[in-house]
Amino acid sequence: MNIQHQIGSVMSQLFFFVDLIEEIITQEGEQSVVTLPLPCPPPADLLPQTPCSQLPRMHRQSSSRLSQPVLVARGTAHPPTFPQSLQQLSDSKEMASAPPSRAATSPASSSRPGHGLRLPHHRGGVSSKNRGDTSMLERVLEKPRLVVVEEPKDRGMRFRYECEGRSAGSILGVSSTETNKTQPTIEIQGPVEGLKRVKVTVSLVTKDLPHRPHPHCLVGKDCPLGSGICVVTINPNSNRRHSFANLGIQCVRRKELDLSLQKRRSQNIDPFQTGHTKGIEDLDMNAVRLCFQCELEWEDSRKDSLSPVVSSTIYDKKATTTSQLKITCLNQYRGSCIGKTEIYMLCDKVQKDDIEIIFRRGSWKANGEFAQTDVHRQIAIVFKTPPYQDQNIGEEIDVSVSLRRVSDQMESESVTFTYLPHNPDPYEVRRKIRIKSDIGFREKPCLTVSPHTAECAPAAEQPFPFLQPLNVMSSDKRLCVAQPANSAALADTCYNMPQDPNNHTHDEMTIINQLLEIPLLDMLFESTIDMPCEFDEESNGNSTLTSMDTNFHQNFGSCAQDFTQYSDLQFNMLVNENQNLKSEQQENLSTVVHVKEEAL
DNA sequence: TATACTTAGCC
DNA sequence: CGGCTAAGTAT
Repeated sequence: MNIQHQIGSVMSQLFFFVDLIEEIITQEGEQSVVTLPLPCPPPADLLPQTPCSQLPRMHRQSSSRLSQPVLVARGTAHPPTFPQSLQQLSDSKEMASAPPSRAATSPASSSRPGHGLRLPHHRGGVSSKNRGDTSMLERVLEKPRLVVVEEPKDRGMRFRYECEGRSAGSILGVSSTETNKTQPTIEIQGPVEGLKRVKVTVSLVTKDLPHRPHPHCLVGKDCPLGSGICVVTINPNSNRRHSFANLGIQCVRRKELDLSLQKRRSQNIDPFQTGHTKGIEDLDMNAVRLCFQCELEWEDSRKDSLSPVVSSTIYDKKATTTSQLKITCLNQYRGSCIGKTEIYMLCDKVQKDDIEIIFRRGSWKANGEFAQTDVHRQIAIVFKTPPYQDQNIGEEIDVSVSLRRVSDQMESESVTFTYLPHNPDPYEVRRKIRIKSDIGFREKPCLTVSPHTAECAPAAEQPFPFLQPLNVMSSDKRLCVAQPANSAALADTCYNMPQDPNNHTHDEMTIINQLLEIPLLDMLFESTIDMPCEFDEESNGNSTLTSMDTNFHQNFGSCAQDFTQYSDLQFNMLVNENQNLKSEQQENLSTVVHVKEEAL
């Protein structure tokens, strides 16, 4: 941080307060001339290079009550005889000593001549309120102003390297749409009679104050080759506006950064007189602003220039640090109001140390839970849902989920996530188990199920419920599988998988439900147990599998037809669900897996 | 030295 | 444009 920078920032704050005081005094109808000493003689605006001339004028202007960013012309401090000559403007001594000829009607315009802030005498006749309005009006009207009427789109395009050739694209206007393209546009406002032409020089400056020249280049129609700046001349009497079509941003490589800045200096482009600043390490290469410098040329060949005006910030679309955030999809959009549902989110590139996932509804807000290590290669985040504020919701609640970059609070568009009421038996497994135990499944082994399949309907409404671990009906799991007397036992094992049951999709659950109903599975498990376990994991499975294959047909031949009703997926899933079972069961099951793979 | 991320540039 | 990536840089 160089000292000039600091002085500049202090001074701008001082100016702000001076403005504030001025306004207060004006409004209270202060009756005497007030002279506030300034810590540093304010420069004649056109006398360059004194520390004070580096004051960011933007700050002063921000105290104006105008909604548009209006830059007051340098030389505002002069009596508003118009147009003024350059010489007149630059004659600071004259300015300082000249009595404010129109002070009574133009207090603000003469409020900062010389070394003190002079507020004019005010005597009755004009109410303080009116006077304030007049002052503002005159402050605004006395000179032409350059105003950005269409700001550039902040993330419209990516900066292109010179080596990428071609046009480097063209900056669009912020209100540009697919069908109605706009460009950044400026307008010369205020009195223009007697103005011959206006030369506007556009260059790139840094995003932050003080706006230093930026090494990146402007390229396009009105940018002389290799200049990196854009120059247009307009006649405000015929057209006050100018749109910059075909204005692209060409980025320079880091190594050529110094060279580029040097070039800019040789072009005399340093709109805010920031001088030769060496420390460029902190330069943000992903963000620039357009800076418009305006030179007025009057009919009588006198020249005059306005304070530079900067646009809003343009960010490089490609840069991860500034790019638009986007959620591509989640693997599931529903989960328990208890929270802790594991979600996989795919998104555009993020920085793992600068990103959060926000759940919102009304005034409620909570963050998705994840560690930096849960951000996968910048484009996916595995996180857990936060618990909803109300754990006892009676119905589904939609909340919005969005990505937010911590550093600049930029947010993605949101997606909707639905919190589901806490339901300990969402698939009515327990109920089924109860019913089936009552009926006595084995008595009607071929009774299928259509009515029960229909019972899956509630599940359809809750495709991603949270399953609380069911009470293990039999503490001996082996018993459950070894003696799957009915599908209820199987159901039990399914629902006690160590993996997060939320990962079941609706389809999977439907299938499980269906499988629960078919007698085939009972047979399968019974047969499996009888089967000699010839499969050896160490050995090449092929030969054993062949025998298993045979075995399979022997054991299941009669059922083969029924079996084919169930797809690989369905079967596979069923088997996989049971793979977590231990010891010989597991071996048996893995055998079955291979049998299935070979046989089906 | 491995991994994560950025830069510069290619297609 | 925008996806992709080798090379470079940072951690």
